Amino acid sequence: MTATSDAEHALRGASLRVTRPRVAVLAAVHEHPHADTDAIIRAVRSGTGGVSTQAVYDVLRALTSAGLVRRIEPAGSVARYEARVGDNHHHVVCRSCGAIADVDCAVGAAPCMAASDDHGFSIDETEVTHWGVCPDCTTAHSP
Amino acid sequence: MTATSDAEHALRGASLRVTRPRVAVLAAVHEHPHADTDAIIRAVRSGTGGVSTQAVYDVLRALTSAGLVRRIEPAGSVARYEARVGDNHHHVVCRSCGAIADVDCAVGAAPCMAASDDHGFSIDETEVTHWGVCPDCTTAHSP
DNA sequence: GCGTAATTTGGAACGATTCAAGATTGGTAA
DNA sequence: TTACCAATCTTGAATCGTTCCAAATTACGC
Repeated sequence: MTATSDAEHALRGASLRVTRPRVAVLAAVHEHPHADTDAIIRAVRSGTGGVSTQAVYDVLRALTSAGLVRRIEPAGSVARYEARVGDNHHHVVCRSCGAIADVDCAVGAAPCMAASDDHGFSIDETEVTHWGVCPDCTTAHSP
Repeated sequence: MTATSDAEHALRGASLRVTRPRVAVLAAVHEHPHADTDAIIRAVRSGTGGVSTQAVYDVLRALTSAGLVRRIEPAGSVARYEARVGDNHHHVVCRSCGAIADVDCAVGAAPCMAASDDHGFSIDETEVTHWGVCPDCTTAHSP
């Protein structure tokens, strides 16, 4: 599979050992954008068989700190992971069903980065989350 | 105290029953901006005596849905509450110590609200979180 | 091929939050 | 004012996602 060799290559590039769980988790994140940990665990298990829960948590943390995946955590939701890293995009979250969609930044490369008063903080990242209701839930609520 | 009567007035204005736990919690949120639930519980107990943990959780939820307080929840942190509602401001969060500071929006009234592609979502709120390191942690790390 | 060190495993622990049932209180109408 | 009803508080326990621990396994570099 291409996904597997891509994952393998990405792991090597990040100086991470190439193990079966890591390849499987990385491939699962690529295949299921915005999946939570439980969904990733299930996806990995259905694909390659026995992988422990802790292995997935640990791999996800390793991949996150290596910058291969990005951890997103909308308020009131569990942690989710996505494979789109490096580009500047944000998210829309459905208040009703929790669905997440990617939103490219409207302003350009570094949106809203300019805080009017940064209180002396050295800001290195700015996160934008749009809250609303997704099309499915909108039609479901007003038939 | 003025804080207490203010809280009482705010509760009545929101058609919420005025109870001792509610007044105490609302006053505590006003006195401690960005406090987490545990800090609020401790503040309330030191002030008015016995209030159950669940009462505080329930009151905070009631106040949040009534719009009297705003719940903020930076990724990797516990829920925090603030009393500044209605104005359009965002937050800077310290990656090191978790400190939170308010940031008025640089763009104006509705910043970054324009998503380039909203995927059909009806967006009603946009949340901006800046991540960085606060002055205290910066000096602590490079003396 | 071998050794070392990282990695995975399985179990258990943890903290924040929520659930359930009963007692109590606040608001309101008589 | 008094009594009523429903909302709210208390007590106690349970749930969920996540992390920690020690032991066994595995992969990588030489």
